[in-house]
Amino acid sequence: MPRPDVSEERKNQILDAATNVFARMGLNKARMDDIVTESGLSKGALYWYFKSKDQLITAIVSRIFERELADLYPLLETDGTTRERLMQYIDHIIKDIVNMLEMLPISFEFVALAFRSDTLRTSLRKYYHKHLEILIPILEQGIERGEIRKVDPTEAAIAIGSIIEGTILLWVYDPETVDHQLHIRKGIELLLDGLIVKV
Amino acid sequence: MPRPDVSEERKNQILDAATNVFARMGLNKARMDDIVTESGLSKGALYWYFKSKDQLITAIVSRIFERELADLYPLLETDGTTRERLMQYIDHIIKDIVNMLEMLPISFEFVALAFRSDTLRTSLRKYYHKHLEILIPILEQGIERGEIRKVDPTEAAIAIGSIIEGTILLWVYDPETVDHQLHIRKGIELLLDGLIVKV
DNA sequence: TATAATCGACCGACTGGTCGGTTTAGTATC
DNA sequence: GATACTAAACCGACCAGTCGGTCGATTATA
Repeated sequence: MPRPDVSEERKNQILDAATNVFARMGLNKARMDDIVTESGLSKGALYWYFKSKDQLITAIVSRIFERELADLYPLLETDGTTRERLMQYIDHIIKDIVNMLEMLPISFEFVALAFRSDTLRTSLRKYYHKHLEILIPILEQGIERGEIRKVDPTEAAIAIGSIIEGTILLWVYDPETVDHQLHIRKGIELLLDGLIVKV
Repeated sequence: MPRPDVSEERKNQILDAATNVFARMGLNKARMDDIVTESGLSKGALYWYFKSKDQLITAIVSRIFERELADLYPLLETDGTTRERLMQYIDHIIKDIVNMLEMLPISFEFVALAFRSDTLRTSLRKYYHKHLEILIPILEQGIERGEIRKVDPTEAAIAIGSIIEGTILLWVYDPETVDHQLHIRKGIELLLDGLIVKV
């Protein structure tokens, strides 16, 4: 009987440790030795599974996106009014954000890295497109049903996405004034209802 | 007779060089010697004016914000309808963004750094508040005039800000699908008009 | 069935290059 | 003679990655 394959378990053990260390110290200040310590393994084991710090970072990003995307699909099959469906989407996203708050510092490092790494940029784009693939059909259905004005669904989806991402950014700027949960929701509601008075 | 004071000029010369190098290589990969070369000065001169790499980074951020904030005030005194005033604001912001596109990679590094630096976080917050100080009065006036629905002006201002910042983020994710100029404008228009059909 | 050979997984001391920052010695300008 | 530098050598902490080696389990051999 062959030895049980622990490689997946080990990889995750290392990625968990690396994620914690990176989140705590930042991508650059984090030392491979810190990750070694945190993982409870040895430097040899770390380099057995990941051949460089860069590769470790890439693997972390991939794992995050895989996880996020996995439980995004149910959102395609929600029901209710368009407003309700959009709000279910928002609730889901907010839950994700809250779960990943401690990763926020490194996620901006990832964005910065994306400028210089094709691999990373591709991951980001894929992630972003999956969101569009959820939002656009909801909006299209809303337009068909006459619940939503005849706007360009892609433009509207980008507007929704930008409110989510932008609110988080503003929250980083000033967590005292901005509450990510509240202001994402409020922002979307304002977008739905509009600011201008209708006569 | 004292020698003419060139220290402001020199500082700017160094900051210009540093900004270019940082934007090109990223904050961490950029070497002090690269900045020395780019500036056309010597290492001695660099360290004469800035005593560390960190201080150089801080100085760059401060200079960016000072410049941005300086020509923001005219926006307090625009006129026209609320929609027009908001669109003048947007035009101004878009102009700033286009001017600073090459800085975008490092600005995300700055945001990431802000999580670990009080100085930086304070700068960001100050910058963000200056924008609120422009937007909120415009919105309040709009509400008074009856052009804008009776919404919370702060919440609306955050929504506007989030569309701007968020669209830029999405543009980083996928520059092929997202056009920062177009989609910021479209996003704001959608926010003004609303998505939901009014009866 | 004892034993030798093999192998995948793992260990951790060590290395070699890198890079912020310093120092030194000298120069031009006021 | 003080200020504002230049040029270049230098220091030394730091750290990603390496490498020789170990160990327990499996497999081949006698």
